[in-house]
Amino acid sequence: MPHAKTIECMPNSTRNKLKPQDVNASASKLQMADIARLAGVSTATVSRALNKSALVNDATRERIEQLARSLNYSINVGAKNFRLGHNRTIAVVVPYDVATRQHLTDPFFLGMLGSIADALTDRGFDMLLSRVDADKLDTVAQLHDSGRAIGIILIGQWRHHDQLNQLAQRNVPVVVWGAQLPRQLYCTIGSDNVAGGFLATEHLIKTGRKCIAFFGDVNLPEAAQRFEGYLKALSKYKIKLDKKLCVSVPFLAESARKAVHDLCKQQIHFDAIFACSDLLAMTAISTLRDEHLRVVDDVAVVGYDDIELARYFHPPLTTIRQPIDLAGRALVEALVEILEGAQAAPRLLPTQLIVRSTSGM
Amino acid sequence: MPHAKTIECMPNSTRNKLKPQDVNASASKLQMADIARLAGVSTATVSRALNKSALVNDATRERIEQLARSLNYSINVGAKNFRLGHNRTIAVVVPYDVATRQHLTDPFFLGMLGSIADALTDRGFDMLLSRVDADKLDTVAQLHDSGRAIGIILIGQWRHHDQLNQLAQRNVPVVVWGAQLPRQLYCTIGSDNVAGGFLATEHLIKTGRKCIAFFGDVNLPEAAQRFEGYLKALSKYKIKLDKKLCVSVPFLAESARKAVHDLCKQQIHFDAIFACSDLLAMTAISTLRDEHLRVVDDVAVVGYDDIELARYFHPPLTTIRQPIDLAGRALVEALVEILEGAQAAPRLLPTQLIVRSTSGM
DNA sequence: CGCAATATTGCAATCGATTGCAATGCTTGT
DNA sequence: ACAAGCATTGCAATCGATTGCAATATTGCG
Repeated sequence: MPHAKTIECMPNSTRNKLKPQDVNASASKLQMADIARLAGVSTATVSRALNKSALVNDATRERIEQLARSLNYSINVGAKNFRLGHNRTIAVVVPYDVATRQHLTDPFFLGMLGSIADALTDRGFDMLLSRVDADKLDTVAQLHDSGRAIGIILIGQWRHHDQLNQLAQRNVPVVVWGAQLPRQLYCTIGSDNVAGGFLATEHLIKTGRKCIAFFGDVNLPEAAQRFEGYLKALSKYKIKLDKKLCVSVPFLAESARKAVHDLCKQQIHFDAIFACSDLLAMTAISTLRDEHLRVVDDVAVVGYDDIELARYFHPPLTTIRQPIDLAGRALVEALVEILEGAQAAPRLLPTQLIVRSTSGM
Repeated sequence: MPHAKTIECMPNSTRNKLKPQDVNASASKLQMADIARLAGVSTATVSRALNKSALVNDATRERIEQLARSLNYSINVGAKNFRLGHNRTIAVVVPYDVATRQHLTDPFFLGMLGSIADALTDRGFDMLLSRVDADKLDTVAQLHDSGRAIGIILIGQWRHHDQLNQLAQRNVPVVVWGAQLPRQLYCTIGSDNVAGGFLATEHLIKTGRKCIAFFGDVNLPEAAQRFEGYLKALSKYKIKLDKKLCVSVPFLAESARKAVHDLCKQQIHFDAIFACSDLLAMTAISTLRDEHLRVVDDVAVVGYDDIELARYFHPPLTTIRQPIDLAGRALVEALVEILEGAQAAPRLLPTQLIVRSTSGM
């Protein structure tokens, strides 16, 4: 009676093969059973052959491999993962602000993406890139709950500390690129923002600047910590904070332009700018020129990130380097630890002052 | 008698719940059967409820949804897709050169990634980002054959015209960002490189330049076509081509530096550069300064891409804009057409000369 | 109150691969 | 020539959800 069943199955599977998707109307997908039939063996043998099990005869394996290759057959990963309960997909999430519908443009973030992509590829993970509404971070959890991804890398914590804590409490394997914050339950990897802010500011002070403007969005933890470093440096060198010099600008090129114009219009004196990203710094420099202020002579500028273009800018940009290549690997390593059940400790990557020309010699 | 079976099922499902993955040793994943048991209904009902079928009682649906929400249960997408034969995953492939193990750094490519990510998100596709060895493009086909992705977007055709044709012949749904070539079986979306090259060169000629250097890797179709535009402009204005001015440089910042140095060292006279990317243009400008050549006065420069930083560069960069936001949408639209069985026509997106300062006023 | 029509729910097959166990064939020793 | 042992192969259950069909509950109407 297995025969009867087999006979039933054949037209049945044929029927099914025609309907699955009208999307791909032409040739419905090859499956293991097809290979098995053509090779005159069972699917079990095909499965073992293609998975290089020692249980199949070398000649058989060779024949099956040949056949599969010639028909461009690959094991259906969906079915395989389903059966095995496996999954090597990591979701990389870039929150976006639904209000501004802001696109992904900052070279640093984009570079981070590249770095993570490389690190994941090296470890044999698949990378699912997701943009999610920054206000609906719980959809991030769904990526995990639904088994779409086994772990999540979030680029930028923005203002969502609490939601991230909730994620961690729900045991969603997640690693965040961002700042270390008090009472944080999730794992962050980030550069040492306080040190970076301090380095930048101290450097400006040491080269004789007194009125140092700060450009950055202090609503974001990373920028806030850079600001903290800025304050630390001021206080160490006994320079009084001038709040009018601290401008909260989002990480958008245009906003730096506006910030510089505003300072000038209000005739606030400043002889240096510490900007929270190279993009902001470069934009600021460009705007300073429009305002007929000489970079270095009138105003020194230090950026943050050290994107590739920083060194080719004119004048070459003094900046704080974030080790972007390390970043991808560190994020992935931490996530793997978490996936293995360990508790990954937050990690601060070293920042480094790269002195070029925008801060004097 | 369903009772007896139910009782059997419980320890069974419990047993299963413990083994699937030691990776996530804590709480093995919730599944539909768990929800069903807790709600006192069958999995069929849970499935229908969570999929908003009209076949379930509103009260029941509400109860089940509540339960699922409170337990953070999401339908297992893998199993669902498997059963349904569905899949909304598009693979975005960025080939990399295994020799240089080159990272993803060019802002334009990165920007393209962002643009595609947005376009795919808008259409409800998942985006699988893959880096593959440029010499093993057939692994790209596997992404499709194995059902991992239903379609593929390839960024950059590099030197792989033939392999791409093979892909298309195998009926792999693929769209390529790149140049249109003769006898091409696959669909490309790209900017009008010939027109772009022509615009850039003509502009330089019209502003009085005679010795225009070309920087770009003519082994790549896109750059080759820009070069073609360059030649067209020269010939239109009866300027003789000087081969010494045509430098084949890969799309790497460092290579532009070297190219400029070389020209100077060989004392080849040039009064303009048309570079095949903004990154190259900016690097070239920076190097010109090192060589004590004045940008604009001695050498005018036109770039290609119009990345965001181009306008904030100093001097603001004259360049050819590639409509990057359009690009993502166009690629996705074309791929969708192909997936629906249509034959997507290659598409040339318009390029535009953006005159700023590096080419004189 | 009884029966038909309708609204809900459950049963069980199914998607494509993997794998424990049983079955078969072949080799070898005696 | 036969049994034991090993090498291959096949059978059939299984992963977690979906869905056609059957079964049951509810409602409406005469």
